[in-house]
Amino acid sequence: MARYNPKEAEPRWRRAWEETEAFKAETDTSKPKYFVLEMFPYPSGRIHIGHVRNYAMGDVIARYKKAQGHNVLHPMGWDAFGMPAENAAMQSGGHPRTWTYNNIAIMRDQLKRMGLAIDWSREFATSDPDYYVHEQRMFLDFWRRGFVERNESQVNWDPVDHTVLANEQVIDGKGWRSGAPVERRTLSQWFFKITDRAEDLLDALDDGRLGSWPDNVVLMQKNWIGKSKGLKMRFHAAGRAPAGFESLEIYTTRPDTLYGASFMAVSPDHPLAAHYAAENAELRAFIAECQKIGTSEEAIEKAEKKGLRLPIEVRHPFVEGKTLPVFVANFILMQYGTGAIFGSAAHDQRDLDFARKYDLDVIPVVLPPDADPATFAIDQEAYTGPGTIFNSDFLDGLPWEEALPKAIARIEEMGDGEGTTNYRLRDWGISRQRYWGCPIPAIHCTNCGVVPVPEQDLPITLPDEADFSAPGNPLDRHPTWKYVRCPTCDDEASRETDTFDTFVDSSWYFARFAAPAPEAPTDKNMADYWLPVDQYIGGIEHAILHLLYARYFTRNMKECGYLNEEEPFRNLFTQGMVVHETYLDTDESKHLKDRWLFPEDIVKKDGQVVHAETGKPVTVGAIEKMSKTKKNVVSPEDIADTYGADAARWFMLSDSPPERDVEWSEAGVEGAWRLVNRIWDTCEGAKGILHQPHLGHLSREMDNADMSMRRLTHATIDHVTGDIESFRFNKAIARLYEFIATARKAVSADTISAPVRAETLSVLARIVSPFIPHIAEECWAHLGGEGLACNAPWPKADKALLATETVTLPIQVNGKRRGEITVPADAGEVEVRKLALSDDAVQRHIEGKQIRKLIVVPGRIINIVV
RNA sequence: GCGGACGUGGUGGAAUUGGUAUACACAACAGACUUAAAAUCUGUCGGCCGAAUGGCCAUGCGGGUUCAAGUCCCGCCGUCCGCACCA
Repeated sequence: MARYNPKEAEPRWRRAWEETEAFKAETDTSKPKYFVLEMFPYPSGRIHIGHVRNYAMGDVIARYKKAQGHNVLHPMGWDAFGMPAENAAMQSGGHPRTWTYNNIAIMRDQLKRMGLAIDWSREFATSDPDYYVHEQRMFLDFWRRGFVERNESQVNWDPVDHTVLANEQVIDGKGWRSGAPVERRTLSQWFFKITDRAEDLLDALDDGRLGSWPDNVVLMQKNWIGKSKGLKMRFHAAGRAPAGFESLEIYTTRPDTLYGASFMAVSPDHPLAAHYAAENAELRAFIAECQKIGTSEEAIEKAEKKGLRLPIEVRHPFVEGKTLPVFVANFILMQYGTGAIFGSAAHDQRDLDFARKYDLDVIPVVLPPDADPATFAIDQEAYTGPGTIFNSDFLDGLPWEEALPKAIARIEEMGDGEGTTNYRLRDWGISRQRYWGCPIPAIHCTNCGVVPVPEQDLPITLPDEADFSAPGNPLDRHPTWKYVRCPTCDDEASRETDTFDTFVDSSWYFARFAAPAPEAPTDKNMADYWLPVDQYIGGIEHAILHLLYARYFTRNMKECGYLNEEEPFRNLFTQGMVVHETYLDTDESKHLKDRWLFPEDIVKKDGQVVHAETGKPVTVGAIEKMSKTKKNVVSPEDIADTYGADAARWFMLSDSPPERDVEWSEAGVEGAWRLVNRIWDTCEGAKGILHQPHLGHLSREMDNADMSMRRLTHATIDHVTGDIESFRFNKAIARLYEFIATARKAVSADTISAPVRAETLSVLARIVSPFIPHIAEECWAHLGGEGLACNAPWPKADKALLATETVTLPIQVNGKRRGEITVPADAGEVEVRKLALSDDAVQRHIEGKQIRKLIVVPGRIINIVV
């Protein structure tokens, strides 16, 4: 038998697809459309196994939908702006553009070798001026319509490198390059007013505007938007207060616990803190310490809770004569609410920790159900559950949910506050102080303020010459680029040197794929046909930010008339990540970023992990998602070179459920390779079988071997179709293994008739095609199938062959399996009972005992309780 | 710290969604073919007891609900993702 040679066959079929433009998407309204999109990759350098998993999944869907008769759009492009290009330029002296486009060339080639059913004619990179000119145009549109504003926000500042750091670049409060403790700086930046759409973004998660989205993603988005109903209220200063601070506004979601208030706390960034800091060195030092934590919410919340008391007290709103101390506390976020809270120590864990530390009162006011008010006490654990209010005067005895509106109403009557709706979601800061991004089309003029770049001057492109030798923004220090005339008054002015957050680029790429137009972001008619994306596929790590931003941006685009859709992604599938051990050089004098090692740099022997070249021991780090930064990447090329793209694809999709993370291991790839060969082996002897008119002779009265083969064939079609529809590729593959094993035996032993053989093999070639398209083409052509396998229709299951005549029921005695009976599928319960009780094994276990209960679950199980 | 998930043989995992736990695959072992190896094929394969029909135990740990729990509930432990300037 001639062995299948993927090295020769795979490129041949890829050429055939390319020459016939098999995957080119034409806008054809007579056919149902299907838009499959995987999140496009960042061109980090090389494709890794995680990418293959992602794109193989989308490819199965794309090919399957095409076989089902859909007009499929399956495009590919590059999320090409971003920091790594600039870091690479700084490190090795090249230009970010060169680095990026070289990477794209390599990765495009790697992806093409995987045999993906992609319409490459629609490819673009977000760093192409042809793409980002439209982004700049839309930004001007959004600005005009009031979706954009300038505001202050805080950034991590590296005082040595004089540069803004990403949260990722702040390690233990220090800059990753300089090692200097970071500081917070306040900059004036651009924002998209996403909070204006918070309500709609939230509502759409529930009202059917989304199709099928994973529950956990919907929940994460809801929590992220964080709608809360609460009370914004003012506490009045007790005694003299500095001018402007006679009252302090706080936000709370728990006004029902107002009687439990024992202190008030403001953020270190609160104006009140700043006021006292001017004359208090200790406070200045405390605020400086807080600011060294960095800007990430994670770092702030993980830090030990600390505070400093201010020389001011406030009056309790309800309790005459009671005053509360006011603290500056490091866990209060300025961005949330009003940057100030009242501490309800008994019913909030953070407040309790703080109160215990500074010896403040802990007054329980919510009594858990069944607790005794006389003895109920709080020790180290706050009570945050439901209950009845006590110790609270006019609220006493009310369930807490009734106390909430009552407390709010009282404060409103007193004129000290009002019930409000608050969102955790903050406006989207889109300014980045970097070169390798889309320039923000704005001009700063001393006379006219900030003015938009006139539309005819777009695109604002990046200057080719720039200095990447030092940290900081090369656009800002560029000798000429930013100096321009003001478009309004023609006086000397300067360009905005911030570029867009790369999330802006990825917030509308799907629309550009669907409906590219030369002079506008989209061609409206094409967009109407192709959008929304029918199936979006990507990593769970994007569950919140990217997806939320894209949903927001799409709403803006709709309002500007570029689209008719507000929800870009109809159905979403979030696949698990491919994770791998990380390896670190043990030399701790190096910066962390320079210590990561590639898996191929290390060897494992005798339970020791050492460097492949130097033999020095290596520290094994956490198992994390594959990323260029931590170098824990594995390239698919070795597998593809050895076994072919089909085996690599099959292997990536087999075994693990798509939504679950997988720890990368090559063990098992040979099984995929063996399978590819078995398929060829099964088809090889049947050359041209589909040319012969056998198929007409299939009938339902055939001998047993024929019938059981046909039953399996049609059951396989049925299952695999369902498994693909519901993203259970691993299960589809398990089914296919069984089908192929049986088909192969039947064909080689010649136990089935020619028409059944033809049917079996015809189904085989077509049903494996979405998974392993090259060998499918090879077999299809060999069998004499018409045209290309990728254009062949998906097989249909004959329902009549799916029904079974008998069913085997397990029999349990007291919940333990003791026997089984085989009965006709339509057997009645009485008959089943009789048969079950007369079974020998069952008899042994019920002998001499009284039957208390007999449960028959039709078609499932029988349980006898004795 | 907060939010979201996950945990089943030596390994990846399946279990019709409360109804036969371990399908399918990998690895391992044994055998066939071969001068030999590779490749291929066949068989065994959760643990313990037993010659065997069989029995007991086992789905991270501890409880609970149920005729019946991997699946539902409560409490732990561990791992992963996100936390707004990584993409």
